[in-house]
Amino acid sequence: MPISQFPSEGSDFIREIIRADLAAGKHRTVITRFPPEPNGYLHIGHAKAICLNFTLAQEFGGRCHLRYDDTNPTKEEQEYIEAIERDVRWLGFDWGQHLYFASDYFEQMYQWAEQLILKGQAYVCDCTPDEVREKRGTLTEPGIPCEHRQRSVEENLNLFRRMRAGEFPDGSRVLRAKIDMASGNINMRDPVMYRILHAPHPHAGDAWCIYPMYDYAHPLEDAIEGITHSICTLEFEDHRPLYDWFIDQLELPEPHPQQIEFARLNLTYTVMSKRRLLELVQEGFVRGWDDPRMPTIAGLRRRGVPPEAIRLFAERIGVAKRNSVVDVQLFEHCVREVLNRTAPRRFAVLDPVKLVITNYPEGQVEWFSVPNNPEDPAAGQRQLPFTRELWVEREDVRAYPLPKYFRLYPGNEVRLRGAYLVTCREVLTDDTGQVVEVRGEIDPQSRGGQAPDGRRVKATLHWLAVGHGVEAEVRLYDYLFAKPDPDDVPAGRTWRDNLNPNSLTVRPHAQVEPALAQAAVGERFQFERLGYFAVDPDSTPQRPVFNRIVTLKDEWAKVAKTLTPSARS
RNA sequence: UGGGGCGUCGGCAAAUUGGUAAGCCACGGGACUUUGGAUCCCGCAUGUGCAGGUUCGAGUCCUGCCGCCCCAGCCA
Repeated sequence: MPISQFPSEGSDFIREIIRADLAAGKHRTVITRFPPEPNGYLHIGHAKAICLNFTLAQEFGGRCHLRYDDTNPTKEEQEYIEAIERDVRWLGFDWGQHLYFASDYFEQMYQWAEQLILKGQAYVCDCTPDEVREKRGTLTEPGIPCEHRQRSVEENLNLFRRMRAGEFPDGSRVLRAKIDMASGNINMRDPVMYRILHAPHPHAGDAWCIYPMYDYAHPLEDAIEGITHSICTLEFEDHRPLYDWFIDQLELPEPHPQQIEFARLNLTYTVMSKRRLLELVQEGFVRGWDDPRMPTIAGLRRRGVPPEAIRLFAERIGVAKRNSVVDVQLFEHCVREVLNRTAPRRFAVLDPVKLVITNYPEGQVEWFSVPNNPEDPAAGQRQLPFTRELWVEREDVRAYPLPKYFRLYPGNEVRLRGAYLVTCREVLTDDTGQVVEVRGEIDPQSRGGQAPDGRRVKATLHWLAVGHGVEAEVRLYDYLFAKPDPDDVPAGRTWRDNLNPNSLTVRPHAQVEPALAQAAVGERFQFERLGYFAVDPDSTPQRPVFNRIVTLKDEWAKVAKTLTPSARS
């Protein structure tokens, strides 16, 4: 098979290995797998692995299996099984008929274990967990064999069968591979293959009371399914000799699956470990697994992130063996890139302040045509009403100007997008200095937003006619953590001390275009000048609720940051 | 002081396997602009952890250091 039929770009060490294997005739096809344990929700780190495995299969004309690595019933639940399928499908991948459960292979694995016992390569050990640990040695000292190591084949077989029969309590015995107690690789010091667990299994029910360990089960699962390239994360590098050992000793058919390790994803301003995410959920730091601030697939989906953006991100970060931390801004960039060309534009005023056009007749309504997406003329236009009283953004008004501030302040002229040029005449404030109303005059000659004399204004504002909008709740999200590295804490403090107290800000009285009340859950829009937003499941036609997916890039925010804090207030 | 990995721009990450350091994000500057958005230009590693060596030529090869990550679950 000519390898030239396969894409040569997207070069990374895994694709290089695959191309070489194909060229050498080791494999005729490429079969990968995504093997989650159903003990938690998938997060964006898993998404990297999912994208890698599925796109590799696509690129090389093979296939990718979805397989639950469900070998530990004490931690796994049906809820997670369902969530995982939903998430992988939502990401845009299809495993076809190839949905598997490791637990469906338990009988075969058991038979192979007996075979290993028969060959004298596995034995039943009666040591307590503590004894096993003590005899395993340390990183620098070899382990020592226990007395069970030289049991006869007959006794091992008998004991192992009785383990399966349920004759022994949890923790009383294990089946171990007989390899090398003195190996420098601790994984090879007679690793446990089976433990006794009298626990019902979410998929296998109560068929078993002994369960295989990952190290024994995984290579067999891969071999059974004909996996060619078994891709996992770096921490399994030490386990590869074991992975190969089981397959070799069992003399499973060639070609054997090959384990390849890559670096897991880390992102700034967030945590990725299942343990920590579970903690955030269980202790109420977030509202659930699908809280829009969570890096879970469910959270990103609820937030409004399009699956294309996640796939694009996975492609942009690449694949390598070096531990790294990806700047979350790269992720945001991918989200914007997708949304900029796909999201319809709308006007929404998050923190409304009334602008009165003093030279515009009361009761008059004019309709202006505004483009739905300047990036996509085919998206068409929509009509927006204009009246004497308008809502504008509080951030767009100041009683006194600031350097480089181009918006509304007395004497300054700006454009009301798609409508008129307006000059600010007066900014009314209360005794706390809070702006309560703005007054201005339009240039009647600037209908549509352009002055006949060609003069320019430096700012264009979004607006909504008072009485023609719908009130909405808008939820603004910021990073979950206040520091790029949540573990960056003084001695005695923990990552939890770095949680960002301002990760959620609610705007309960935002004004939006009326049609937005009809938008479906999950629909995405760009609120002009503000960012991209999606309809939250909490939304009702009476009270629409929007999540901010990501802000637009904001030059003014950068400028404002350079001004003194007092000047910004 | 065991074993396994990894060190290329602020962050990711390439380099036809020895042929003279891509690209993306971020950042800075400019153009354009009815979103301070988008788009477009320009800049951004005399240098690849350090020190030697081989070579006409080294990020790629050799030697020696240094640093970081992972492993002592009957978790995956």
